[in-house]
Amino acid sequence: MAGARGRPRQYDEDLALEAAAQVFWTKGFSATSLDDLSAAMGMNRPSIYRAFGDKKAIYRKALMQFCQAMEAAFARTMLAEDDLREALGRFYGEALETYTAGERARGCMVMSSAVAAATSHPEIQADLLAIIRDLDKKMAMRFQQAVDDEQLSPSFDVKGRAAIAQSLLHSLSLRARAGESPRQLRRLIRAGVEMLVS
Amino acid sequence: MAGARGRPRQYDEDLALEAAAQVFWTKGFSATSLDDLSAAMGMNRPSIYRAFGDKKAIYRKALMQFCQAMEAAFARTMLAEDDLREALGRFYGEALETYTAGERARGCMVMSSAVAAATSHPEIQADLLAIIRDLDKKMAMRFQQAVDDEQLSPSFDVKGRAAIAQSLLHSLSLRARAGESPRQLRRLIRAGVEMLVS
DNA sequence: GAGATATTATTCGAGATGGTACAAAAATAA
DNA sequence: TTATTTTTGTACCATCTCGAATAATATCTC
Repeated sequence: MAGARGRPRQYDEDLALEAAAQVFWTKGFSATSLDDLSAAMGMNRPSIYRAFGDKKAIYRKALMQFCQAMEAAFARTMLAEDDLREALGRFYGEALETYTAGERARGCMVMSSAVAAATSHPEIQADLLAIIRDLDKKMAMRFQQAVDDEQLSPSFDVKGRAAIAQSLLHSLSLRARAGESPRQLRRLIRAGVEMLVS
Repeated sequence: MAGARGRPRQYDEDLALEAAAQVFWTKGFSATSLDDLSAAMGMNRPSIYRAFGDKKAIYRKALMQFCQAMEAAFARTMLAEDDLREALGRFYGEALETYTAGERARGCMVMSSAVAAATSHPEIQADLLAIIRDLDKKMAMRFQQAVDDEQLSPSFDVKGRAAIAQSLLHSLSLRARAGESPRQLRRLIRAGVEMLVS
């Protein structure tokens, strides 16, 4: 049982994609060569091609994997905490850690790599839009919950503020990649959270 | 008199840079080839190289030219209008027009192209950070003026809100490039302005 | 064991890439 | 004219690009 008829694969699909994501994240889509990927993934080009398809397909799979991690972080922070202010603080705090981790801060993989590629690659643009809309929706649901919990006034503009909450994330990524210090970024988070919940 | 000793140049420096900016803006830094630039600028590669330097130098000059246009727009909207709410509305309105102009919306040249290139090219990262800081400063000065004019409460967090005002711009660019409709973007602007000035 | 199947590794090729050497061209200055 | 200066255009190079064709290898089923 448990098929696996032929020669067993030497790579782990998730690990390989994770390695690919790291490269795309750092260098961007078009600046990443198949040789870069080959080195990072520990697979030679034909194996990669067979396993994941061409460069664009690899990228999109890596992007989706990254988004799943983002969703997990959202659940871990925004959904696990009742107080909205506290929830937002933890959410942005985790984002900040991810965005500034490593030698050079790289921001968010989506905003740092997918945005540039969007005009030339319609599929990536579509992915990008879907990701944005998804977070908008999640944020709005969480804000609505806070309204229902009477943490926010009933006149609170749930959708508008959800979009603005995401704006803060966009800016955080951008500024992190531009080289702003965590200290400055934390200040932005404080001001943003304060404004969002009041 | 009026020197110009040798063979007269057939290109206009500003026009050529403008054309280069268009390509970088659409395709991103690394996806733009010298042949792309050559075609758009109406100059052959050696001429470009002699006139502006290598690809990175061309890009940075085009970026600076774009930023001058942004500064002009800031002056034309934020500084020319007394009422802050009205000023912000006009500023974001102009940004929206720029970001969604043309067949495909391309967002802002800075956020769409410089961000991806920042990690691999320290000079571009430095340019990016300088651009962000400059707008932060300009925004803060304008907000301070509104406080001085008693349009805003003296307890208004000028710097924090200035940074958030720029966040809105970042998000506008991102979302435009992702393909959100002008209608949705205008809604974001309305909610953002409302939040910023209250 | 033999055959089927799935993965890996080697190698190749057609074309694009960034950058440059060098000669031709077009103007001015003497 | 002749010399000088600046820009242009042709041709070129070494390198890298993505993708594919092919061969080798390792496991499972029969």
